Parts: sequence; structure tokens; C-alpha cells
Amino acid sequence: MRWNELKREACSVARTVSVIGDRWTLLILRDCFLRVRRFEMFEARLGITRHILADRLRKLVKAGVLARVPYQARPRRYEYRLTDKGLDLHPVIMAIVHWGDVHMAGKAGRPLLHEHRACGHVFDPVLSCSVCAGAVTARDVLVRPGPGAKSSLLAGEAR
Amino acid sequence: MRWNELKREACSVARTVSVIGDRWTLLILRDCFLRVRRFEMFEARLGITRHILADRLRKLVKAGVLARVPYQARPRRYEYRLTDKGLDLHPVIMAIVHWGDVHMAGKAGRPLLHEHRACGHVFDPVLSCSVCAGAVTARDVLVRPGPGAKSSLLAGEAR
DNA sequence: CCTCTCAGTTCCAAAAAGGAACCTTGACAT
DNA sequence: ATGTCAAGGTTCCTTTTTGGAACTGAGAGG
Repeated sequence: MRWNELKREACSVARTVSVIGDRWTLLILRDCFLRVRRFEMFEARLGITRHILADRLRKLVKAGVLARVPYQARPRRYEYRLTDKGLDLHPVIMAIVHWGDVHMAGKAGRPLLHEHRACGHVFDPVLSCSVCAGAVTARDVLVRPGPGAKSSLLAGEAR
Repeated sequence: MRWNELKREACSVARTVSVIGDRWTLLILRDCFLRVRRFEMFEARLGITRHILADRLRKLVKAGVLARVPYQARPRRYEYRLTDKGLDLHPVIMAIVHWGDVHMAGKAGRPLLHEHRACGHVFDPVLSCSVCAGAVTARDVLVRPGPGAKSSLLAGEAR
């Protein structure tokens, strides 16, 4: 399966992965959420080669995750900003950061802390239910086919 | 930057990406959460080539995300199961699924629905604060250096 | 024996990534 | 007018990673 076949799969993971399922893309998005916006800044922070960076930024713009907006005329220069669609990736990045904090932090401790403006405390992200607001873990979830399902998606066996 | 340099970065995203930042790995994990466990099953569902699958499974086992457990003797056969560390990736997969459901679902609708056993309803995952339990969006979060920080990680500019 | 299943491994061609140099637009200084 | 600088790319060539398909090995079952 090639990249372009991925986005046609009847699976939300496959479709999302067709946009962000690449190590550089994920690192670029991390930097976007840290307010990095310019080509040279990404390059310096990531240690990515320039043509791969150009390629990934182009793809993210095409996917509607980033917008390429001019920040000066003469010479015309552009920067890359998260769109609303891109901002919606925040939970993905937070979940990734949290897993890294818990399972991959060295003894130096976590590199970054997150403060919740609303309550003023340093917090951990918790996944919760949109209906009852209770915490959700892997074992609390029953997966069922939805309207866009292909029957082959589910593995069969009940949970 | 090569893969093996990634895990040494002082960034939880980089470290997590060194384990799961590959499209096949993410799709393998999706299937793991759908109770797929055997080599042939992964291959059939994913359309991945066999040696890449073998490679990714080996890496996930080495990373402690999956465990290779025998399910029959004579001939000895193994299956791959999520460890607790692997189960902790559930929020990452849920966040990815949800983004795909919202931004990439065709008009057929979402392929899978998730029911919260505790309350019995189909739900969407919401990221919330471990301290006050309130919802958390990108703009609610203030990022600060933690004990394991390198100063270069933050982009500078206040949020 | 012969064939089948599962779980891999091997080999070769094709695609993607790394590295370094080059290009373009315009500002600013000499 | 010539030279240098900065930002944001592009080009070219080499090394790495994938894709695809065939082969291996340990039993089971006829």
C-alpha cells in the first residue's frame, strides 16, 4: 500500500495517518503548537533537510492543517500557521507528549510542563467521555461499526 | 537526524515518535486495539509487506509496547499483545481516530463508533484536565519548561 | 509422501531521505 | 554598480528504506 492509497481506506486512523503519519510531520506539528512558524526556524530546531521540510509543509498546507500566510511584502515572505483543522490536532499531540512523559522521560524528568489556564495548575491530559465526562481507558470502550464501516474493519471477536 | 538520534532528544514528542512515528506502526497499533494479534492477520488487514511487518513488530516488542507470547506449542507459534505500556497508547489512537472522524470522514460517515461502557453511550473522546476535569483546548494551555528541559525547546515568544 | 498453515527470511528493484550546493528576491552598505 | 546578507526554497547525487515476490522451516493431517 502506498501513501496515496491510505487516505481512501474506510478507517479514520488510516486517513489521519495519511496526513500526519510521518515522523517529520509530527515534529513539525509539535513545533507549530510551540509557535514556530518560519521555514528557517523549523529547519534550525528540527535538523531536517530543507527539501523534506519544504515537502512536508507543502503537504500540510494542501491538507488544510497549516496555512501559508505572508508576513511581509518586498521581499514577499511567508510563514506557516495552524488552521482550525490544525488546532484540532492538539489532543493528538498532547496524548503523544503525555505518553512520552510517562514512559520515555529519563531521570531528568519531563522536558515540558503544561498549565491549564482555566484552573491555573500544571496538569496531565486525561481522555474523557463527551457524554458523561468520566475517564475513558482502553478497556472502557466498546467498538461498533458506524455508518461508514466496511465489515472487514472489525476483527470479529467481541471485546 | 536519523531514527536512533530521535529517542535521545529532550522532547517527549520526539521520544514517542521514535517508537510510534511511522505509518505502519500506527496502523498496527490500531489493529492491536481491535484485538488483532497474529502475524497473518496483521498482514491480511494491512496490506503491509511481510518483512516490514516483522520489523515493526520486533521494534514494538523491543520498545515494550507489545509482548510476543506463545499461543500454542508444536509448532510453537506466537502472537502479539499490547502490554500495559502499549495500552497507555489508547488516548493517542483515540485522538487520531477522532480527528479523522471529524475532518476526514466521507459522506458515508464515520467507520467506527465508540461506546463508553460506564455510561452506555456512543461518545467522542474529549481531552480534559487531570486537576479540574475541565475541557482542554490548544488555547487553554500554557507550556513551561520542566525539570528535563533544554532551554532551546521553547520557541521563545510567550503564548 | 504430499500438501497445508503460520510465521518468518531473502533478494532485487523502486521510492524516499540525507547532505551539500545553488538560486531568487529584495534590503542595505561601499 | 558591486558586494554581501537573509529568508525561503530547489537541484543533484548518494545512502536507506520500502515494495513485491519467492523461499524456508516446523509441524499437522490425509
